[in-house]
Amino acid sequence: MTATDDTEVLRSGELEVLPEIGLARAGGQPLTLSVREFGVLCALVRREGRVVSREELFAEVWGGTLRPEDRSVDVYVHKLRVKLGAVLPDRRLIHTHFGFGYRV
Amino acid sequence: MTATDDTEVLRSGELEVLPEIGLARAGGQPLTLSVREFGVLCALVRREGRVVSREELFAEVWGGTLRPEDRSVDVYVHKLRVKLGAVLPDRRLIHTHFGFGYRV
DNA sequence: ACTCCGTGTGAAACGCTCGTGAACCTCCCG
DNA sequence: CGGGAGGTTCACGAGCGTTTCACACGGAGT
Repeated sequence: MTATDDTEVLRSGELEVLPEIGLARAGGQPLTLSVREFGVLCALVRREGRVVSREELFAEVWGGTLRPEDRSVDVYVHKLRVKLGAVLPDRRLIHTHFGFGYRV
Repeated sequence: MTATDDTEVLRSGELEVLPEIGLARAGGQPLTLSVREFGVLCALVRREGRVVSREELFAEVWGGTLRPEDRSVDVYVHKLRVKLGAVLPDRRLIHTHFGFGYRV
């Protein structure tokens, strides 16, 4: 463990995200995430308890504006759910708000 | 958390509505509402303590004028009551004013 | 008590959003 | 140059939301 322990830690229930070093844990277990996956998770955990629109998620993780037919956000939420489900089964950590967006 | 956390919050008793991000809470618990359901709840909470006619609710949520035989508002008030009742049982948060409309 | 009319409630039909798997592309690294 | 990991796009199916209908319920006035 390094001496500089001032790394920002975001928490939401069983989720921990350390944005600066690119690490995320679920139930204490480290997750192996790609850059996009990590970005989406990070953006969601940062807004714990709030509904985040696809537009906002896309703007933060990808940058720019989301084209209407672009399903990238959905796809990466799905990839995240698969990886989270492998660690914490029978739990849906990312909630869908139909017509609005996602929430952790 | 981002610095811009100035999301408008409407409150009415145990109800919280955050119009900008499409989230509503009852007794602190987030509700999973559809677009219409959210619109109706939002319109009612905005007018807390007042009786709101179906025409006014329809105009705000659906847009346009309510046809005499249209029961959409009634149906969605019912759907809201079901979802609110699941979170806060034995409580009727949306009151009916016979011949006039609804009130929270 | 009867009747009218407004409201509560369940369900069918339909359209649209979202979930999901897979193909395709790109880039990086060996 | 070849292989693999990650990113992007596509297509199809499942599921949810919206609308509408039909009937049950209940309050108000006679």
